[in-house]
Amino acid sequence: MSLKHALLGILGHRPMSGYEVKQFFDSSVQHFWNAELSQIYPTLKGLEEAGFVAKHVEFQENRPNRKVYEITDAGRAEFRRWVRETPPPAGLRDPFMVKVFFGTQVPLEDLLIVLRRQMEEHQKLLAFSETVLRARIREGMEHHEALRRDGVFWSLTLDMAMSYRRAYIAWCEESMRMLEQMVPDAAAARPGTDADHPASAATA
Amino acid sequence: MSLKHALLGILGHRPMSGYEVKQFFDSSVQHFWNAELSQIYPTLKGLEEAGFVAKHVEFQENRPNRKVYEITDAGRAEFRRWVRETPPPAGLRDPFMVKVFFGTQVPLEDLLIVLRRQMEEHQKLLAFSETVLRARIREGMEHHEALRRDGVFWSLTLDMAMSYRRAYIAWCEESMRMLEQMVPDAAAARPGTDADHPASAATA
DNA sequence: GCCGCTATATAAACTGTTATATATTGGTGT
DNA sequence: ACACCAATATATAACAGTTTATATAGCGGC
Repeated sequence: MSLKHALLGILGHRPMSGYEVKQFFDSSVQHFWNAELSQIYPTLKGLEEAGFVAKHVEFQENRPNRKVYEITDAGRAEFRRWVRETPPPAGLRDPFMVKVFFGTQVPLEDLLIVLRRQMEEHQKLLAFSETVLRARIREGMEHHEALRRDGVFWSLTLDMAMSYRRAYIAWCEESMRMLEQMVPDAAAARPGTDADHPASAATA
Repeated sequence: MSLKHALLGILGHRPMSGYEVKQFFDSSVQHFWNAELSQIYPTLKGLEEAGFVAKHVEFQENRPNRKVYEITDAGRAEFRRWVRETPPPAGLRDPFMVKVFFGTQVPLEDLLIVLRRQMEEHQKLLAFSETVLRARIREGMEHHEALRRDGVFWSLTLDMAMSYRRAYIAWCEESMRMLEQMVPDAAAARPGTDADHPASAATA
């Protein structure tokens, strides 16, 4: 489980409660990893039992106490050990590829439609990375001296996410071109490609 | 779960036992999906209960009977329905990115070493795709008339897997260049690249 | 005779997602 | 003023999905 190690990485930054950890996830790592609170809480507990983090409880009236977790020296050591590990790289594991792989079993038109939608989704996510996420990192670096060094690494991971999206989009385009040659009358699946008949903008 | 649908896709090809399904997985879809036998058997059972596949038992002496599963019309319909679905595209979910993201917390040299190893692993997998997998598809298309159409789609998925690997490799190279500027004395991490290093562009 | 392969599975453990529960603060609507 | 909902903050339960380990049983090779 790398969630353990992702949490050690986050807590290496500063001590946090489970809730804060989740927010950190959502605002920063979300483009290549994510976790739900229901997974974060027990994992923090496990990390504490293993001695990698220390809990200190902040008493609060009228609401549950804040349990703030802080990384220990053992935790830092474990994180560094894990970074040096070399497991086989993560594969793709993409259900969409399953659809394409068995493409002979569905009408070509259907495949062209889902290919186009898939491409559009990736384009949206790419645009989000290019604007919102990029800006978030730049602002963080400009305003907080302490983040200047971190920002370099954050940008690198964002670069990878964007490369992945661009490769995916290019592949969708190429695949659509390829498949359109197999079905000459595929106009329904490419609205806008041939600007003359808007009647068939089958977006339903 | 897309395993269900991957199995429907496979059985759409021809009837198979669980064991054969696993072999199909290993020899064809493995570059973007995989499943263990312990997952395949109960999933086939579930598919049968749902009426998407039909089981017929081949009796065998001295060993467990072969249970051959065949897709039904309902199964084919379900597969086509699933293909038309448009779920949000799969994200990266790559533990290696976690290592880079928290790069400030480990020595730069360590990061350069794992980056290089990661790149090499991807290069190996890319080479495997370029040679073995590509050839396997080409041969299948040449020898079996029935696979000519399938081969087109199989090639497309292989193209995507290769694009992904190439993007990853390029990103590793770029990242290493970037990080080497931050640590002038990183010769240990790039065996063979040295030979010429003028005064250092030390950024410390 | 042990090892690995074919062929079938089950059990246990681990990882991850969705739904639900509690209790307070603060804002929007009416 | 009061009703309602979202957000903050903490979790647990139930379910879904995946991996690893184990069990059985014959057959073929070293």
